[in-house]
Amino acid sequence: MSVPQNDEDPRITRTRAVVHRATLELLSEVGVGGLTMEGVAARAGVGRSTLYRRWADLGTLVRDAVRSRPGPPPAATSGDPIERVAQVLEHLVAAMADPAGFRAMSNLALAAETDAELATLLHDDNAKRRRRLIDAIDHAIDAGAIDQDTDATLAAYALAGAIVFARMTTPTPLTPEDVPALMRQVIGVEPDQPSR
Amino acid sequence: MSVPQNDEDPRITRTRAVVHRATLELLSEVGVGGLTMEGVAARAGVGRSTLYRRWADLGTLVRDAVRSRPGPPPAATSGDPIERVAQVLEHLVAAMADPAGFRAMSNLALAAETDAELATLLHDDNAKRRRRLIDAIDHAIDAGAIDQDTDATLAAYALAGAIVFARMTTPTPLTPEDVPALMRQVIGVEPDQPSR
DNA sequence: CCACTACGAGACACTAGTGTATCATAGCAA
DNA sequence: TTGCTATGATACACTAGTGTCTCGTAGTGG
Repeated sequence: MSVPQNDEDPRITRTRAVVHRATLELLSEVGVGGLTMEGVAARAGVGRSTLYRRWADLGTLVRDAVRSRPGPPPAATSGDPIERVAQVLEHLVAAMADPAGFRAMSNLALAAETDAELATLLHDDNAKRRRRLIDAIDHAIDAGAIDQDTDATLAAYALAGAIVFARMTTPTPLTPEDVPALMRQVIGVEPDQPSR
Repeated sequence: MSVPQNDEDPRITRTRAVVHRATLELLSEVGVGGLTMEGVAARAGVGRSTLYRRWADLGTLVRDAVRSRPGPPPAATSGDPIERVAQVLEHLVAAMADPAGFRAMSNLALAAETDAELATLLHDDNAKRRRRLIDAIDHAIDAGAIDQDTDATLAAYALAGAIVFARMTTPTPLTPEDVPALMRQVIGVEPDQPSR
């Protein structure tokens, strides 16, 4: 779809890359309201004129940077289905443990509140990431590993939500060690063994 | 603790009230990074000098405004325990349906990332609100209405988290109608009847 | 090697907000 | 009524960022 063209001037490619990177970094650090063209230019080590040349305003820049983020890795299709669920959740725990990860998520969710185009982008992206978890749960249902009556979507909201919610509202976010108990509470099973 | 003194000059009382209100409103609208002394003064209909006279900077002002928020209403202690859980969750669904509610929560969580004192305030406040849900779940456990092995804290994270997570990451937040299915998934039971 | 072009630097006028200071006034309490 | 005081308005010098512009230069591809 938006495959970078190989015949493109490498200066343009490089500029886009460093600017996208700087934008996402600053978004995590100073938030949507704190983001400035000047700040992005400085962080990217790029002239202000270059920024204005390619991006009309901050909204455009942020949307473009978000679009540039790599998608989630494809879900594994083999292995113990329960273990697969655990792995996705442990990945989320790790992402929330990183301040940049948590701040990026929160700031983007907030920015989406007032930018419909960004909202669409994020909802699509979030759906892709969420699908890994839902697929893993569906797989566990099909394999008979968890209750056939499980609502995979609601279970995914509850599992992922618990991790995000604890990070947002408490000083003690969930750890990888909490994942088995969480799974037991929400989907009635827990992995037999730690994942490593 | 911080009971307003009755012998206080009513002008001071009024100023504090309108400024706190304006601060919380703007926090929801423009976010932490977008908050300015000037903006708060204008919204509150108060002179800029008055603001600087009583609050040294934005951080102090925000913390003071957060402290002024009313705490959660005390939890009901009677009625069907399952129904009580449902009511708390429906209340959260309603709070998240209000853009100001969702934005306030997210913005404050983000502000807490870089303001340790505010973080303490919020964690205490969040703990109070969360306790209503945990207490309701504990009560249901004691009453034998749900599984004795239920982890009330994790279940509360999962239930509340699902609602917040859906609001944050999808265009289709959970509705009051989703609450029974959510409860069924996480704690294995659902209320017999809608709560009204 | 050379024309092309993306770039950085910097000037420019402008807006918004900061933090301090001064002063007249309106509201309060005795 | 009268003294006290919290307030609003307004001025000030300052900083940060905006959006547009021009120009010299360095990197690119033929």
